[in-house]
Amino acid sequence: MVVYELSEEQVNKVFRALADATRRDIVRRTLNEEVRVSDLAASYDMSFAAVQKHVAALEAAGLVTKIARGRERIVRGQPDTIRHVKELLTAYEDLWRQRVNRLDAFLADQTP
Amino acid sequence: MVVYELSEEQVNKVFRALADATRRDIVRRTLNEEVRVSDLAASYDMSFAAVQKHVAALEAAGLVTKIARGRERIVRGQPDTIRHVKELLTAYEDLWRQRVNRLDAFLADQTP
DNA sequence: GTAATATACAACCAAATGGTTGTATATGAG
DNA sequence: CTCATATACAACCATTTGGTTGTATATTAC
Repeated sequence: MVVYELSEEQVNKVFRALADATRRDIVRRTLNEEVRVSDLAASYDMSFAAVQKHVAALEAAGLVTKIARGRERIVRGQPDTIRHVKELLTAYEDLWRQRVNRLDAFLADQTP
Repeated sequence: MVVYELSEEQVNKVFRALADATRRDIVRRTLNEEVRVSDLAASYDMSFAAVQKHVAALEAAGLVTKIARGRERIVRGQPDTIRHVKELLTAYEDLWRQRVNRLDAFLADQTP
């Protein structure tokens, strides 16, 4: 079902990018609507350049893309990357289920 | 379905903790089997203290817990925290779906 | 054409991160 | 009891991160 895997370094970038409340807010907003970089910059109590850096971090992680529209840049959230991360976490949950299943099998074997 | 929410600061810690290949490996191993801190330390090309710090970061994030067994510490992965993160990402995907639905509705309205 | 707007990017700085070594403490083995 | 093992934790250091300001460039408005 997974089309292409994310490299370890890409995974690092994605989680790193999500480890900041401002960047998570940017992801939420850009998934939900078309937003310009300056719309984002107006929303947070920091400089335009700081917001630009946050967007750049998200872009490097594949969580948003920017498209030019005249002098403006439209930032769009990338649901595919979110889905990739969820799939990765699902694989982790499966490891836990394996462990539980082995334990169940062991207990069943112990109590005939 | 969610019992209690993670605070923004907790979410930061969880994503931060997952943004490192060694820590992700520790999470996978501890979800799947019982592992001592020294088992982990033997696996990675870094000092015992460095691995200890990684485990501490994961513990602060709620991704693992440590229980004492004599002088040993058993590290266990916490699937609930993984599930919380997945739910959070699902909420993000829902924002995107809302956007798509609005777009569909608009297009349907435009073509009678 | 000129002025205003939107973005890009470099240089700088404080704080956080991720590693190290060294020392201390608690438990198990013999 | 003594020695080895398992862990904890402090102090230190280089690099990265997350912010700043300042300057440059491209596009739109008038």
